[in-house]
Amino acid sequence: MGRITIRDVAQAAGVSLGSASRALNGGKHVSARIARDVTAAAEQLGYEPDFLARSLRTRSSGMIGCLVSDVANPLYASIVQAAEARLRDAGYLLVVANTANEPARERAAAAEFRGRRLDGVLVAPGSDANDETWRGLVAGGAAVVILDRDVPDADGDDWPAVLVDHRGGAQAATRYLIGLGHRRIALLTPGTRMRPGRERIAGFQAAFAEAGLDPIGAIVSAQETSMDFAHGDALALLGAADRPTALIALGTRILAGALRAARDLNLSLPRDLSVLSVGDTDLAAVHAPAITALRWSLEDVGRAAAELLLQRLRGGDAGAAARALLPVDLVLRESCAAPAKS
Amino acid sequence: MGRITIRDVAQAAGVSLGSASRALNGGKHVSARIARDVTAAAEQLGYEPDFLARSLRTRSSGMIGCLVSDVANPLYASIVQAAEARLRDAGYLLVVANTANEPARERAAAAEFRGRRLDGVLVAPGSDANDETWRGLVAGGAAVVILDRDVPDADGDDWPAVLVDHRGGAQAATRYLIGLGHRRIALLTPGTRMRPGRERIAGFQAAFAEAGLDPIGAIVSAQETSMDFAHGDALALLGAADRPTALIALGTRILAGALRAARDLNLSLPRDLSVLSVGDTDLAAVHAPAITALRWSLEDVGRAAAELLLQRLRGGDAGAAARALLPVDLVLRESCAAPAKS
DNA sequence: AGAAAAATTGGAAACGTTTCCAAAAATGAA
DNA sequence: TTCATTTTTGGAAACGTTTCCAATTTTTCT
Repeated sequence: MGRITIRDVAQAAGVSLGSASRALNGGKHVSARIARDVTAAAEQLGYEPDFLARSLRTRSSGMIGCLVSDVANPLYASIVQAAEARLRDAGYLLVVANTANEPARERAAAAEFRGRRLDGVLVAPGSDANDETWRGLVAGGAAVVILDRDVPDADGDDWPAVLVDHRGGAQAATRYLIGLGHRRIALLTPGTRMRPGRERIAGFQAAFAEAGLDPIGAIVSAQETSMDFAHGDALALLGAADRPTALIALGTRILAGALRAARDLNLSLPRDLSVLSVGDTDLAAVHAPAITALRWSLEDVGRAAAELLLQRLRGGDAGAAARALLPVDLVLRESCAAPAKS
Repeated sequence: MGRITIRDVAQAAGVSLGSASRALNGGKHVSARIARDVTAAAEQLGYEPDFLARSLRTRSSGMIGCLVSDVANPLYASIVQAAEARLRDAGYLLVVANTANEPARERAAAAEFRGRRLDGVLVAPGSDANDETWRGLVAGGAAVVILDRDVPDADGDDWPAVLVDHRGGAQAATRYLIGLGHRRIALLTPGTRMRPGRERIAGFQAAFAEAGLDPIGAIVSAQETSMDFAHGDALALLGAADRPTALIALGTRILAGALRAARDLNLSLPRDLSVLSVGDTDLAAVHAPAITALRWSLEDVGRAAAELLLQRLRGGDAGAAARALLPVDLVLRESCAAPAKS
């Protein structure tokens, strides 16, 4: 004997197929007696509904996709974790796909998601240029929420998105360093074109501008990816005669490279060099001295994204594009101080 | 007009529904002419098959589940990442679910997976005791591969599993420290009951035994989770008169606590204390001095698990349980040295 | 060339649900 | 009590595929 279907349940309860379905779905239009009999029969037979059949009929798979460059990146891992928790509570399954920031893989994944009729997609695009892909996803009936990117909107409609206030954070961090007396500050960041990097640079420069300082002191050292930052780059930067007195480094990898370079050059923190981490990683918290850092809640990003998506799924496609802007905090620790008098 | 179905394609190509399906599935029993016409029509109409309908008919969803305590744990994140890559190549989608190591959530997720007809599941059980859950998954027709756990086998059949040689690794690490002259070595590890922890303790003690040393020197400090290790524990351990001269610490969190404690007590590494990390984290690599560590490839775990699963999916359920045992390497760095003469 | 075998084809059933529709039953009003 | 209205019910259609079966065509062999 095969699997228990709703047909078996209906038969056992002595009612029609349709009634059994209605009873099980808790819907209206069912008498108390039938509801009781059917649930009892289902219980007794150990009936488990088949989601695939249901999905086919209802044209909704009950699944949400998550499209990021790399789930192993702690940044995205935490977002995925939080989003999964929220979506699971709402009865959705989360499927993940890595894009390695390649538009071709983004397109392929989007096509697959469409074919599988995913109800919604959380996506952190790897480039600004790929927006027809997401548009296609929406055309296929999926709700799309963008994770911390600015996706251009062709027809004037904003994409629902969860954004982090990197600009405000970077500005606050830079302001803090300027307040300590630093005049030559370097910002080491990957990705100058896309949102997080671009916003950070903007905030960094805005802090210089608001202090009325010479922008010459605002040294932006940018690379495509954090992989591209070599240990040697940091050495060169810190070894120069007019080296910066403070450093803002993004992420574990760049921060680690910078710290190693400082060590190689016998620069003691925070006396000879102030260091500030963008992103509060294990390394920043545990390093001696502990690194002052910009922190924002990845869990909040995941949660907010899930919430936005659910809201969109429930409310139909009506309603204007909702966006959330999450705050960035400056966590003061031991790695920043006034620069040595020269 | 709605979505393009295979019916439309058949009509456009002037063939029957069945022939169109056969042509598109590249199967036999199709003439060259029809194959050509149908693919052309499909191309021209932009036909995209509906996976849900196909799944319903073929009784296979083309999806693999991944059941771990927490995707945000870098350990699992990397595994998920690698597994996803391999499975995606094979045409499968990966869905993730976090269990927080709670049996109830494991059961719930397994039930959902069964209802959704997932073809296979990668699972890192949170306890040994929950094996009927996985048995139920298999009964539901899913292939199951265990990630680095020993799941008891009731009826003598081994579970397919990808295992990491934690015992060998711990033994090699301990042997190395003993070789340097250490006689009092502490192992700080969470989870004494389950596989990784249990195996590590076994390897640790085996190294003492093979050296013919008094097991008194083998100090096992275990807690339920790495959260439970307080900074104070490490302080107490290292502050005692007969403190260990070497420390093996598992994971970023415990390692960080131990390092902080060492710093608080003004113990300089490696002169006053040798430290060895189980797991090669960012922190271990970047710390000054760099921490000698046990390393194994998480990517290999993910890849091997995916491979095992695919093999099982393709080959039907025939074939004995396959298991992979992955090696652990000792990465020598600067944090270990001979103990100071006392 | 004719028969037997093999390959191809169209039509229909099946997968397990939900939902529509019309018929039946129950309820309410007159 | 009778008719109008609402609620419940059973039967069937639909979702979009794949696959079975029988009928037809093509190929192969004698």
